[in-house]
Amino acid sequence: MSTETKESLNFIEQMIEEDIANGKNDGRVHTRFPPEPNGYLHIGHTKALCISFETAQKYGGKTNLRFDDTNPSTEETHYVEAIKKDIKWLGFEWDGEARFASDYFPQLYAFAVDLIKKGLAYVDDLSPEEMAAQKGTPTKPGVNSPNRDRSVEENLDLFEQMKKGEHPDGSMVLRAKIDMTSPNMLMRDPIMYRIKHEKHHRTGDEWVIYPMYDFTHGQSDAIEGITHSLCSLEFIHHRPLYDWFIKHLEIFPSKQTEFARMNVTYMITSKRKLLKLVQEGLVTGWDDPRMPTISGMRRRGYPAKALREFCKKVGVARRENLIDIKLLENCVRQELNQTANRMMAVLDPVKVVITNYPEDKTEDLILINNPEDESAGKRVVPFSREIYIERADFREDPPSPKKFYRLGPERNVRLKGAYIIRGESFVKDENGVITEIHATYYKDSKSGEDNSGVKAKGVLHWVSVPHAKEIEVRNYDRLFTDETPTNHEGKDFLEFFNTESLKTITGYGEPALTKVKSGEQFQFMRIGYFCCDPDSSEDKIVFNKTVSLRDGFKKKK
RNA sequence: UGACCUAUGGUGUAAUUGGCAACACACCAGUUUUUGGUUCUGGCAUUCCAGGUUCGAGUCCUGGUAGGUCAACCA
Repeated sequence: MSTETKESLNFIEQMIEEDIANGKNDGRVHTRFPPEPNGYLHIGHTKALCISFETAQKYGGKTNLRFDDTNPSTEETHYVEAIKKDIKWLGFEWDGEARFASDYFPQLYAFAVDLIKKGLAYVDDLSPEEMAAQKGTPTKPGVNSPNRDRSVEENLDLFEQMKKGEHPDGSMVLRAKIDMTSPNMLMRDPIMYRIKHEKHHRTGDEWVIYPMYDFTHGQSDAIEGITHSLCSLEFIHHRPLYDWFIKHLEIFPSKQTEFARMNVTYMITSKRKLLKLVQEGLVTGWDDPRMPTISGMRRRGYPAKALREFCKKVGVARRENLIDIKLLENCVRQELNQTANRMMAVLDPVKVVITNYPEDKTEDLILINNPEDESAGKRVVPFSREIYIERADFREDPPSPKKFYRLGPERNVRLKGAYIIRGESFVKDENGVITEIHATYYKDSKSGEDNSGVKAKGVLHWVSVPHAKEIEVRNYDRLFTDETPTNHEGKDFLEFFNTESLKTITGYGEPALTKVKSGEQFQFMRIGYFCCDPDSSEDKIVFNKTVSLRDGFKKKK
């Protein structure tokens, strides 16, 4: 008898298993991911990506990548490339070639003609203002357009004229004839096609009329044989319309299911607002390591695996949610703890002179690269008479001496992988700032061959002064000072922009840090995880702080 | 003054579909450790409210309450 706990299914998986059990679509599962190429993918898309790709994968199905490119005003090809790159980086493979809704423009046009012929669509040349006025409000029904009962012939003719470019932008639209009194605003004769004399990123000048989202999405799903069209909750009101078009066009009945989008503290997921950060120069670009975009998180050093694990832990449901960013950071640490090699770097240095260590001596010490992964091997780290340690690792007069394990006068401390040293004295400048610490070492306390009998509670990281390499370190903090910067009525989210979100400093690293490639990740011992930035050059290696280590000392303070 | 969606610890998801409210994160207290990291242990809930059905309700019924979404020729 096995007592293994049964994995619980989320509501989408439950639905799919039911569909499969009922033999629906011959048990086929085919999902799709439909980004609009008008911006970069962000943390919210990561969840959508995981749901669509992983759910299909779980049931032996496929996932299409389809760009929803029906609005030439905002869409650009370079976004297409960035989106593809992000999806691949996350580790997802779409079925066949990437598809485009614009590939279906001819078919969509034919669908529209079909509906006109069925008396279910009409051309309306009311002004946008008049149309809005007639639409009513959520609590007040709309009224019919005077053009609602044009003859099929006239509609066919006018629609053809629209297509041929005989009418200016905004002068007329094609609408579905549904119900102006519906409590669902989207069913009040929604617009199917509008005129836009604009160049499309793929079809160029071929079209001057473009279908709206609602007249594109469901049909595209149907054309591709998508069985389960998974989207976020805000499309829930679109579902009746999605079904209406499929029903009246008599095409493959794809089924839309909605889930709650993910919100993460201190992050925003509005493409428009992210674009604003980029345009106003508050960040260096869509891939600024502070951005909640996939490209930003990649550059920051968040592993793809950690992002997927995060989504898994977040789960899927239909209620509003706000995930603590600490969960994401936990996933990142957990992954990096296993994979990132350890290095020593001192980011706020103060010099220590070991007065009883020979002046011209250098020792090559051997340190383990990753205690969590033996196969990561070892490396050589030079040790000498003068070293850097962190300023915070020395206290002239610790406030609570019993809880302070670090260096101070008459205090012993272990230098990681090297010797135990004892603080003796220190030098201050005219401002009272410590400029140099003097210490002595215990000769027979060398790491691995310690028979000194000396005890040291604390262990410090260090870098040998003559061997130290300068590195640029970009320390990042949250992009906003508020958990939900977009949730304050009457306040612009930019009021919560954290002007201290980037602090660039110069630190010293051990020599091995100079042979590092862009994208490589390390744990700087006792500090955090860092990722080599593409801005690095031969004479200046740049590191992005991915996330700090958990700090038990800080907490107790 | 409408329609639709949702309500389970601080946060997010579970609960074999009516049978002892579980897991993760966070937080707190310890343990281990040549990283104050990692590991390990323990602590942390009147399931929105009020009635009802039942031997038994987070789950079913009735009535409330609260939050979210919808009025772009955006997706």
